[in-house]
Amino acid sequence: MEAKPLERVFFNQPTLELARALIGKLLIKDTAEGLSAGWIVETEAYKGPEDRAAHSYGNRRTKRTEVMFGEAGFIYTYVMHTHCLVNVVSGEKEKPEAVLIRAVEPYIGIDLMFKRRGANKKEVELTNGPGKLTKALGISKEDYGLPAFQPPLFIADGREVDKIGCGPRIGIDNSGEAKNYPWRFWERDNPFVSRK
DNA sequence: CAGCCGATTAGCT
DNA sequence: GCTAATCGGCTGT
Repeated sequence: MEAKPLERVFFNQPTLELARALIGKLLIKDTAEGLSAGWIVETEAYKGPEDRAAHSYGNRRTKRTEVMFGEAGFIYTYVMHTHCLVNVVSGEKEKPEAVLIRAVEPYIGIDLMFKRRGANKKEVELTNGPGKLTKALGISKEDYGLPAFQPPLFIADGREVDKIGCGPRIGIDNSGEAKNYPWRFWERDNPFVSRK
């Protein structure tokens, strides 16, 4: 595997641009079980204080959101019910913004993904959702606060994607006006995107 | 495909 | 203690 992490400065761009720029990049996780990676095909931007859908809405600063107040390029994991979701922190220090990784396309360690997700699954079911991809790649709350520009969990340069769709985010129905903001990005016609 | 429910964690009262 | 939460799997029409 010759993929090298992106430069840290890559993360120093406005959240919406970063969310778009992450489409087509590689998300890589190295674990004791082996290496696995997938192309990022779907993201969502969460823009802190003024975004009711964000955990950091109104500058809510808690143990959980603390990492978002730090510098860009770090991992924010969040556990809900039986699942774990992964975000990349963006925005400057003291600006609690982040980009949620909603779906990836399996690339490396696909056998390992089947092992983690269940061998009877279809390939498209491995990573076509935020809770699914974390399980497939072995990402957990243990990864909270890790840098995303060095192993064991990092983002590497990927492929060119010019067909990028944009629309409202998913799963935030009780967020007032914020639910309509077109802050979700995806690779058009990619079967691993969680919803059409 | 709508609908139910699982079972974890942080945050608030 | 209580409740909501960036969800997923299974079941039954």
